[in-house]
Amino acid sequence: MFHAKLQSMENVEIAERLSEVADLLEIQEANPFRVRAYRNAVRTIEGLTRSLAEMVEEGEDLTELSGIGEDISGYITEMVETGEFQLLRDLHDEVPPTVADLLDLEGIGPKKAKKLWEELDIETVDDLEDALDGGRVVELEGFGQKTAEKLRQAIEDFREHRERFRLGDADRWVEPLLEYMGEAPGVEELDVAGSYRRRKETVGDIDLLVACDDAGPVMEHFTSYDLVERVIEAGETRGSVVLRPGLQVDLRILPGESYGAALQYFTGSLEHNVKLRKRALDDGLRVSEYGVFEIPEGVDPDEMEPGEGERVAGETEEGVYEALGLVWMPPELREDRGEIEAAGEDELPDLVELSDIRGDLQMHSTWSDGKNTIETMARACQERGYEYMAITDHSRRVSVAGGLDEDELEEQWKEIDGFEGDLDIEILRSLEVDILKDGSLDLDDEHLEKLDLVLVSVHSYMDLDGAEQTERIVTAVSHPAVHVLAHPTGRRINERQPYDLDVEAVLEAAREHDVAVELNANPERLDLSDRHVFRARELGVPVVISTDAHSTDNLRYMEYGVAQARRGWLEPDDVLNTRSLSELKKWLDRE
DNA sequence: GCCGTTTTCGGCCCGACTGTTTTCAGTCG
Repeated sequence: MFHAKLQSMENVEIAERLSEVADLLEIQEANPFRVRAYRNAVRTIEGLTRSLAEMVEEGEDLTELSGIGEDISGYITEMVETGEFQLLRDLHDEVPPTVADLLDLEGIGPKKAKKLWEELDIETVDDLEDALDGGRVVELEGFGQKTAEKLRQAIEDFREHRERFRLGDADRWVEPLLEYMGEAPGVEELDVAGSYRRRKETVGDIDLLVACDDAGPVMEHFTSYDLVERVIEAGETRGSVVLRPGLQVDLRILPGESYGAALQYFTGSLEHNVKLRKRALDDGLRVSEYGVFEIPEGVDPDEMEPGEGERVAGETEEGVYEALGLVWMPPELREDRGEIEAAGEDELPDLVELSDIRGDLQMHSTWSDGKNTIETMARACQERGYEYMAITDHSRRVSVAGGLDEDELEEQWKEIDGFEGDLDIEILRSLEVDILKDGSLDLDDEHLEKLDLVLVSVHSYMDLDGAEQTERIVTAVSHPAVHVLAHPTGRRINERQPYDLDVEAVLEAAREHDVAVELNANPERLDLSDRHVFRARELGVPVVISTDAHSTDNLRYMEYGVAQARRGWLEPDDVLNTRSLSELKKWLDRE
């Protein structure tokens, strides 16, 4: 059984406080490596699938987590046990906490924030706006008219658009942009790098790379794109614009001989690159976006000019990794989650691909809230080359979506019987059965037994406290008829937080009861997250990648689900719907 | 502040652009 936990403090709160320490220390001009140490710890915590509070309660040694040493381990324990964080309190006595908010403005770093605060008594974004209106900012040393104008824009952006773009939304702007940039004069290579290439669930901006000999006309072409709202900067090799929906695009133009190194560098992640470069330095190599260079004997790498030293790689990404003694790795893995070590041992996972997917196991029809009939959905699935599919309309309780009761479900089966013979795809009788408040299911046992596939999920009482919500879902997963837990955390990216839920306990329960967890491929959900998918794989819990399509068009979401699965290191065998129909049926029958 | 089969001390990734600095600091990615 799982333990109801006394979670005095969530990981996210601990991470936020440590992050605030980093900001405040930076404003105080503390040792930059000390600042980075706090940020590294924050990153580690954000990636955890387990609760720190629980780890503290169970007496685990937090210093075994990377980036967390004696000091920060002590601070975490202090926060968990007392709810207090004395270091942060002390810092607040020295720097008002709101001064750190200024760092969120584009163009304001720690030095400028400090100066604004110390010399003009500016503590908040509102203060800064007043000071700009009063003409006081331009009089500061290091600030001028241009800076003042940029700060006004930064304040506007800060208030208007603070969120990252969901990958699916970014795609709508990136695809036409790529088409347009492909028409620029002399373009030899063109790619999007950055988190977009890593297929991260959200992207902050778009990093565009171009290889060509003459940069000028390409930059000109870029800044004259129809959808550009404003140009932030346009240098010889680097430019930045904001597109009308508020999406920033950075363009980098390079010669072909450096293109692979640039693609590697700008794909990131930052953490991946830091580790890679450190590893290179140990081997006497220096990596930059221009290539991999040998550091000459007796030369201090810090004294080297950009591009100095003998170039040993740079034209291709494969070559860059090879020069560092590594095999090329898929962008989705480049998060410094062990991929560099795995590449060094040639033990990278053989990641699942879209072409491995043999069926889609969650979709809706006009029987509940879908836009298309079952037959239309089935034909669309068949066109995608699937062997099987599941029709998973809502159950009765989800009345706003027109959920089905037992009688309607039987009617639905008759409809499927009517045309199934004309199609070359297996239609699994299924239902997205609502999990009721107490963890029981919204369909009687007789009908649950008759279903080929039982999907369960939460659509109500999303704000239960963690212990109750966890127990509810664990109860549902424990029902012997259940096969798949759908959209397990209920989050909607940029819109709704996940339920307060002990995901680890749910995954453990899924393993115990031979239940698979869904990776909902809808780009607004992508639920589970890459971290939790990774954890499911570690625990040996099968993952189902499903689109939750409400129309034939939504079936294309499978691509996003597969990308997220790859970010979670899934191989084809980890994914239930890569199996053949007969293998899938065996699993469903628990043979 | 963290970390270590080259180190328990001395490192910690690297380069472009902008503005106001007359030689480079600050910010960003």
